[in-house]
Amino acid sequence: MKNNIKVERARMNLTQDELARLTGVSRQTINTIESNKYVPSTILALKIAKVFSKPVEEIFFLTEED
Amino acid sequence: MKNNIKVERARMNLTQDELARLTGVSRQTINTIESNKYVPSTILALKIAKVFSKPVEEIFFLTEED
DNA sequence: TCACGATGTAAAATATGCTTGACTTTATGT
DNA sequence: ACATAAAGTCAAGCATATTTTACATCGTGA
Repeated sequence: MKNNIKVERARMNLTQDELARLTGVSRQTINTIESNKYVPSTILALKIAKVFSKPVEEIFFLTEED
Repeated sequence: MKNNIKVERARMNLTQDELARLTGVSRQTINTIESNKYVPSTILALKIAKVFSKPVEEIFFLTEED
């Protein structure tokens, strides 16, 4: 799975820490998701999408291996 | 988090087992998600939404406690 | 150059997703 | 009543998500 978080953060002018606070997780969680180290839970994906006012599908993308 | 999977399955006339096969997980996984025992990964949520041809947000919903 | 905010990264611990296998329950049809 | 398909559930175990703490790096402004 891939994601667009970095771009969306830039668009909204948010730091990793700010996004973390807005979604109730740690900054490292945002960082590691952003660098594709692991896949977030659906709850977190929904919260992130909500912050960006976009559907989950426009932020997280299935890849071949999924 | 809550979800609509049971209703969507009914709409598409799919058994838990069929949905499990279509999304590459076990039948118990579908069953336990459906009964809100745990929250799926974003990958699985995206796959389920894809099967139902609906956005993730129309199948999975954040609740108060999330 | 120095300080500082933002980001990257790592290790260890805990929580949760997901699997397999097996058994029970609940329709529904014959 | 019986058989069968579908759904519910439980336990054990492995894999992965997420946390905390801590330290390193990078870029920018003073």
